[in-house]
Amino acid sequence: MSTSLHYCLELAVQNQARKIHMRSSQIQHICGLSSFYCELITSHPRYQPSGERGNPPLPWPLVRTGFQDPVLSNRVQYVLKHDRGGMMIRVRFAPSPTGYLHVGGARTALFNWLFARHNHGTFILRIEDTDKERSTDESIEEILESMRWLGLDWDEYYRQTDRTDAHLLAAQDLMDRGLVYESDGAWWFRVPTEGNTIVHDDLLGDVTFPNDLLKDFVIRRSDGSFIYHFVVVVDDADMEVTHVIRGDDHLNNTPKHVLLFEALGRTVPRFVHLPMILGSDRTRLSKRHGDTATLEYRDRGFLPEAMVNFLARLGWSHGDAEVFDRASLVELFSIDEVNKSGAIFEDTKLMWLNQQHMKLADLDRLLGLVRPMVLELNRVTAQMWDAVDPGHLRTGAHLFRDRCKTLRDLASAMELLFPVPLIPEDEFRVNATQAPLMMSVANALALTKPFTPEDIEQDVRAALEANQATLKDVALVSRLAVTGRKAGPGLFESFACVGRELVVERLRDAAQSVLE
RNA sequence: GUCCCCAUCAUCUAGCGGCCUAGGAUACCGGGUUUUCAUCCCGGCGGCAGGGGUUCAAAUCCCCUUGGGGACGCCA
Repeated sequence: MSTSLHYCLELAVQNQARKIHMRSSQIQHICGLSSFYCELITSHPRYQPSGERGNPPLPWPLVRTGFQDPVLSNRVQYVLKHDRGGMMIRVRFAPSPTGYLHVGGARTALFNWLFARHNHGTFILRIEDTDKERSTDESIEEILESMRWLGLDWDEYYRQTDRTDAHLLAAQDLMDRGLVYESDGAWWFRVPTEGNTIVHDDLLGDVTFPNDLLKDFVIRRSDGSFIYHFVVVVDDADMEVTHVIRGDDHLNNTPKHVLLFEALGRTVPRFVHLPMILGSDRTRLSKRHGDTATLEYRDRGFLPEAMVNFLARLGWSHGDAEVFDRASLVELFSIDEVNKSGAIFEDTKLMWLNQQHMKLADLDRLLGLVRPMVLELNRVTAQMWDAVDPGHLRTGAHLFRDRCKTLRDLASAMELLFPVPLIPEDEFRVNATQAPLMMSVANALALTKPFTPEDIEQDVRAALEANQATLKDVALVSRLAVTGRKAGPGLFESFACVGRELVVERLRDAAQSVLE
């Protein structure tokens, strides 16, 4: 297998990063290389147990030396030829700005980004805006915003329309060399009528396309503008893209691209065609499936790291692990662990992941994200928010986040910490025996000091005992009166977090309505 | 229609010939913990699309069938 050496070296480097030193016999076992080359790898200074993270990725120069050796097997030669030893990895994400960035596109962007970051390579963002009819600046902004939200930072940025000169030059070159002809005003690329074009795909393996099935195709319209297939190749070549990672809806276009790379005399990049993300009806994701815009998920209260985690797990996996932060994703990501079959986008697991990441998140950051959402509910004002002790807010966020799937849930839960009328989730009535009990509890709490869960519990129980009552008699109504909810964090913790003033007031109000 | 890709629980997946009576996660259903809810813990439900080979041995390799997806533009 051509990927064996590749796999072996990647594994070796991963293990090196984890400070696990693979012995040459293990490497030999994995990739079947002769012990001579395995020794060569392991004796290289870069491949040492003491190696730090962030070292240049592979001991390629050494392996290249072995290329001279006639005993090296064909498959190793193949790998060496295509991996272009030591070359900096460059990948690109190339969306067309004809609408929002949907989650499928976001996943493609993420895989490119992870691949680049994992390999200390370069991540290029290239806007394919050659379709003047459908491209809009708003779309570009939305795409950039989506990527910023997900934290997919790019190292280089291009707009395809800025590269017309380069396209012209390349096209003219093909024309001059007779590889392109003009007909009806358009420029056609001549496809060989015989032979096969093979696409070397790092995920799918080699895919063969008979050339006679490919027809000559237009690279330049009669109005002088260029066709996607042409510009994508010229751009990838000029930008020295080493790996084209994209959706497998492009697989059938790839032989055209390979032919163009060859015609232009440029190096053909490696390809990785990712399986598509499907909607619940198993068809390719589209607007019709609703909620496919990446930013929708931000607005619905998902954490970007949860989204990234979820998207990464759609097609990629690492053993049984489920929850990944950004850093471990970068560290662990590998094309070898990408799945070949398409995945359905279903957000139940995203909900759970979001909850996991909310539990992991810094409380102050959480509050910063939740604040605008609370204000959006139009009951709590910015002044009210700022007037509440940050410690209370933190406690609230801490108490409620275990019970929330999204930041929206958290926002609505946190409303009860503010002096606004509660909207009880269930109608409740305080009865004649409960009212005086609640009043005495309220009176006791008015004097509780400090207002901590422990002291609150003590005083509440004492007040109830004095009236020959138990907590059970008033727990539910009190909870409803103070929090508006039937369920929630521990009663005393809830009280402490709501604060003395509001608790006493809400208890008295509830009791009062009956006593009158 | 032609070409291409894919195929393990409802969903995301592990599995690269023996460790598989197929493992994990979500969802769902029980139980425990909790004054409640959630978290957490324990348990349950549930799958190798079908048929042929190859092999001592197949979820795993090969072929066929079926199913799903995608591509067949002077769109990207």
